Amino acid sequence: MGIFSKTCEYAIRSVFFIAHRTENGSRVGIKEIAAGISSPEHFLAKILQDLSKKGIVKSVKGPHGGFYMDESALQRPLADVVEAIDGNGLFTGCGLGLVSCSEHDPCPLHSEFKVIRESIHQMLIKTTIKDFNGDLSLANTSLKKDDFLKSIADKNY
Amino acid sequence: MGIFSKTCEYAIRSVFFIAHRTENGSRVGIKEIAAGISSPEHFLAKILQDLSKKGIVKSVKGPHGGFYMDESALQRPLADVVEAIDGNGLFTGCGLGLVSCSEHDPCPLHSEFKVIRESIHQMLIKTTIKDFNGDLSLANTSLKKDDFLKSIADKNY
DNA sequence: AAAATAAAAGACAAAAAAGTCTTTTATTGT
DNA sequence: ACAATAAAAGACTTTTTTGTCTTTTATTTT
Repeated sequence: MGIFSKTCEYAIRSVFFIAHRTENGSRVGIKEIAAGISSPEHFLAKILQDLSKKGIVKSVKGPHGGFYMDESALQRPLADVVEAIDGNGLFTGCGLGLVSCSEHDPCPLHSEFKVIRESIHQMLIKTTIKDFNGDLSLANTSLKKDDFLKSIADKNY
Repeated sequence: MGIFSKTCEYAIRSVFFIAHRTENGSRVGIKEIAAGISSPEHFLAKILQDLSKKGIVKSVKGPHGGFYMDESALQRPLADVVEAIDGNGLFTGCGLGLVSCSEHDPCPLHSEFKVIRESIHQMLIKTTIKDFNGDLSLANTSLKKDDFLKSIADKNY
């Protein structure tokens, strides 16, 4: 298991994809997004419905409809996406899952985790979705799950 | 969801508990451990079987049996416990779950995550299980899930 | 208005994680 | 040798996460 849930990974990847793909004011359909980020189409649809309800992505139905992001959404921090899907347990919870853990009654790892939780939170707060559009345009970053030949070559190098 | 799986949280808490409780060479039974860290007894038993197979805890059956830790186990880093249960996905995987993500073909968050993954790994490597015995003796740290009165008082302060 | 399109919504299914209960095996004390 | 004890092992259930499939609703084009 990684840091985020699978659902959250799809959410982040799809948001990057939509942001990049609709910079010019166009829209992109669920099929293209799912293919572009290697995610199951209908599962992703659910995720985008959530993100849509929370205003992180916009959508329009019907012909030439699809998903897009407006300027204000582009400027939102990545933390908003993570919080919309995984909640804030990653930033606020105790590393050992203790409800009673607090500054006054700390678990053994309390201070160690505080540093890490805060660095994760800060990173996600200070990076906006828009920040990555440049990277993606340069095409030296990828959002697809695996391009085996490429991947194998990279790992061996 | 926190950083670790629930299973891993129980594992860490139980290891701290056993280490502290058997400093003097005695043994501690599963019932007492489960009560001490607020975990389901039989579920914890499975976890301890795993940890036992990997040499992180020792056990003896029969009367006056139970779990304990020897000196070499006490000196092992916390990373060993985490890796035994959750694997190394937390330290090595891509933050966005991309198989193809690598130094050469990085995902958008690659460098940001590298910093975080490494800080988590370093923290878990440099802290040994033994390190926390002192804290626990001082009784200003807790391994129990919730002591409601205490917890409520703490949060409001 | 009708047909076509595409997201929204809802009902399931499969897999993984978390938790429970029972039986077996090893050890110890009598 | 026998009874008692406690971990090991196995079978099972529940819950959560992840994934699939179908129907409905809204929008656009003709």
